[in-house]
Amino acid sequence: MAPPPPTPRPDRTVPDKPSIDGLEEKWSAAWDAQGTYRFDRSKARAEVFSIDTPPPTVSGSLHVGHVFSFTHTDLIARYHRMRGDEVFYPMGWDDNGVPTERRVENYFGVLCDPALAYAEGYEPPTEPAKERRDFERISRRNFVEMCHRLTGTDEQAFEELWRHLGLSVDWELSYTTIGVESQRASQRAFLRNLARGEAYSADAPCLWDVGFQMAVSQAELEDRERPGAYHDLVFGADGGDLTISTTRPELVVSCVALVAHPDDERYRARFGTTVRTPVFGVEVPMVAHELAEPDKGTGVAMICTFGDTTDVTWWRELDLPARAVIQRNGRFRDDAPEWLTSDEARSAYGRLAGKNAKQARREMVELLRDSGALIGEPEPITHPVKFYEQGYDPLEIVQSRQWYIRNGGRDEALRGALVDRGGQFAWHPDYMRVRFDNWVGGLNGDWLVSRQRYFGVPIPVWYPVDASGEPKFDEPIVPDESTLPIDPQSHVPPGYDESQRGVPGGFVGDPDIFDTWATSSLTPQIACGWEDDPELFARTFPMDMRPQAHEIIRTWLFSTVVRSHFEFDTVPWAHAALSGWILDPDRKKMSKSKGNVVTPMGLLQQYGSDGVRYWASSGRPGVDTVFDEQQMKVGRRLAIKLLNASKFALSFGAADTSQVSRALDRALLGSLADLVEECSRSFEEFDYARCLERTEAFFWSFCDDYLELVKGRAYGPTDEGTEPAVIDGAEGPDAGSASAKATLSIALSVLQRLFAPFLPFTSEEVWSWWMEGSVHRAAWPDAAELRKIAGDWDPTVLSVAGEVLREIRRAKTEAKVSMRAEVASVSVSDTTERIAALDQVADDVRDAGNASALSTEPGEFAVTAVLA
RNA sequence: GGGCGAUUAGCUCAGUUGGUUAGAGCGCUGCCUUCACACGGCAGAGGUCGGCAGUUCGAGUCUGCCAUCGCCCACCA
Repeated sequence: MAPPPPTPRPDRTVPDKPSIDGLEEKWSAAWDAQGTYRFDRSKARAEVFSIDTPPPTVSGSLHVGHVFSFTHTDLIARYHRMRGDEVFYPMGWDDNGVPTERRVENYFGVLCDPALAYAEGYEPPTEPAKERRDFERISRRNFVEMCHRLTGTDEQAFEELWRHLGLSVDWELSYTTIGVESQRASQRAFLRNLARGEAYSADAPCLWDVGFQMAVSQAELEDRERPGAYHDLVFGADGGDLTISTTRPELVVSCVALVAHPDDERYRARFGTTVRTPVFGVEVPMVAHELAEPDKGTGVAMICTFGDTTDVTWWRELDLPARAVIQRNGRFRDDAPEWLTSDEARSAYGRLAGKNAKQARREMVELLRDSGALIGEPEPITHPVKFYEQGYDPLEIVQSRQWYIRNGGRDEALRGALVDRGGQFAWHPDYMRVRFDNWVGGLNGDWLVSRQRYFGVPIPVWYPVDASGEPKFDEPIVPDESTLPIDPQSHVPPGYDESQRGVPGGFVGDPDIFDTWATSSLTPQIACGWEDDPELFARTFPMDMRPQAHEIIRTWLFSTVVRSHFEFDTVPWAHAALSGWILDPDRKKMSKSKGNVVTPMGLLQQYGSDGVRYWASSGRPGVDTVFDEQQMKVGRRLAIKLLNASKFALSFGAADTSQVSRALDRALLGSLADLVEECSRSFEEFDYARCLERTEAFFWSFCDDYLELVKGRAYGPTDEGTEPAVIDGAEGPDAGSASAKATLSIALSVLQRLFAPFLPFTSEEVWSWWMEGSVHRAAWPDAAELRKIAGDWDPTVLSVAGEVLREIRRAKTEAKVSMRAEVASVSVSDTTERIAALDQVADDVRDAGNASALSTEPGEFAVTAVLA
């Protein structure tokens, strides 16, 4: 249902000296008090526009990039609200997860030690230790308390910033990813995945961050260039020695085979034979696999358990034994492994025991050199190494039991179905869809969702403990959905009591938590009240819009699609809108780590929220945008202009819209109708920037030309001769003035509404001077209505008047006189059509140019102005 | 290695199905202060549209190749 048409106030109150200062406080308080952005949950699904807002990570402060992209969402929200949609616009805070833990550790100077007991009334050190190793150790529960304390204050600051920026969020709809509702949704969704076989646990090699002591998923990887070196090693064999090249010589002890391409003639005869590893003398087979590349090094590679993800593939597909020595702490195991049988081998291993990969490499190179197995010297190179995107150490691959959710990484059919999902909603801009296809198509493993961390949603399962004290991981005990959320560390599974925890015949709780994406992949479910509030859910899901950054297509966007696919057999939204990045003037992505981030609140105060929003609004969907304070200054100026132009236009008084009669006025309203149409179309395509650009251009020409042309007439009949003769006997002496006043009112009301999404504070201010209610609940302008008033209009009237006026001004500029200087006569030559158009506005042009006479003749366009 | 996007005035960017002498803002230069706005107004200078071919009566716009930049993805021993 469309909002009612704008209703003028009976009394106008226009300030003498309008200002944009203080509008943020004034109007955000008013909106809050009036519930301007409150969601009306009685509306039917078809009337609702629901937004799956990205919950910002609460681990510090919001930066200007957040301001940028969140403004974009707000523009869309405000447009739809004015179109009559009931906008469901919640705000979430992503406060669980590793970044929060990291911030809490550094902020308070504490580290979590799950072995410690809870300390009642704990207070963190007043002065946090400088070095991480000196941080205070606290219990898991105390640590979680500290997380809540810090995220609580952060979230308050975030909300304050968003309100100041003017996001039209319904603050009663806010949620946190660590909150009870999120935990319940996260655990419920997981249990359903488990029941349907979409989630499973497995003891398998996984990517492991040694620093964080936790597993990570494929989606959280990034490559970083690191120095390394090729080492050429000789493997002994009866059929002749073989040379391989490796960057990880320390893993020779974990070597389980050598591999070459099945078609490689050089090694064909060797397949099925064995070779001996250098230093350790372990017999390993020579095997064939297509992934081995003949033209790389010698064409033979060493398969270790596990040096990289290719090793995992080979190990799995070739059914090789696992001989891992690197432990979860990143160090080589202390005792010599059982596959080393000779004394020499075991004593050689003694030099590696307990060392980290780097130290072990140094030792191993010496061992190899001494044994003569190292050919030449290591050749330094730079190569990409896999890191956890938030981590500090190269990832290792260790074998451990983890939980997974299927995502098509091991299942062709599922992968195909998920790729198809990417085609079932609209992407803005559309080319971003390719990234989704690339990512899903390239998956090579299921989604690892368990994390060995503390501040997050607990994995809601227990395991029975057998008589010998071993947990039976294949028979997890699950809670009833009605009891969620639960923490298996403190809750007891059905049929057990606390005394049975950890004892033979009893149970143990899963100690891990979910990856943060496992919960944030459910933001539609969380925000819309899945199962907890079925009525709300029915009115808001599937959602209309998912705004987000393009760099998290592979994580947030994809995982949300996966969860919705499994649970609802649908896509979670109709539209995905991808925002670009903010680049600093050097064209690098702005980020905290680069130290080039400007604090948003300072900018909002300096340029006004509307000024900053103006800059953000100029960034088109998906396009990276340069951080440019100049643009904020321009935005601020535009806001001030809107105040002053509104004040001026309103100073002439009101007139009925039926009074529009003059050709110039009809031309203005006609072109305004074109503008409205283009703006509406642009917004429907999520191209808010085009609407702003066109509206702004129209507005400046409205101020520079139309206002100047019409103000004399609007003041009313003054001296003799300015008012034309009665036309058709219908017009009185005030007809021209009434037409101007009516047009000014209509145009102003339309322009204020077109600016409302972009400059919400200024628009609301000028609207309040003369209209009832909030502009943000007013109806979006209607092009058809404008066309009706404009009737049969001629755009030439407006353009020719502007052009002649410009020529008169130029004459004054060249003569270095004031724009108010009198002009004795103006003569215009132009085509007969344009002369005819000009004749219809001759009085206005003469008036605006302060000219006594205006004559026209056919010919080439030329204007001659003779100054008085 | 595969892919996506960008390349238009000193800077930031428009340019919608190919159509008259390529646009805006900022910056720069000059001029104008009572009468909406000096947190202003008016005007001016400034571009071989990354390069080379091609299609066309006509190309900033379409096609191909190349270059530079940014990003995404990749099993990079």
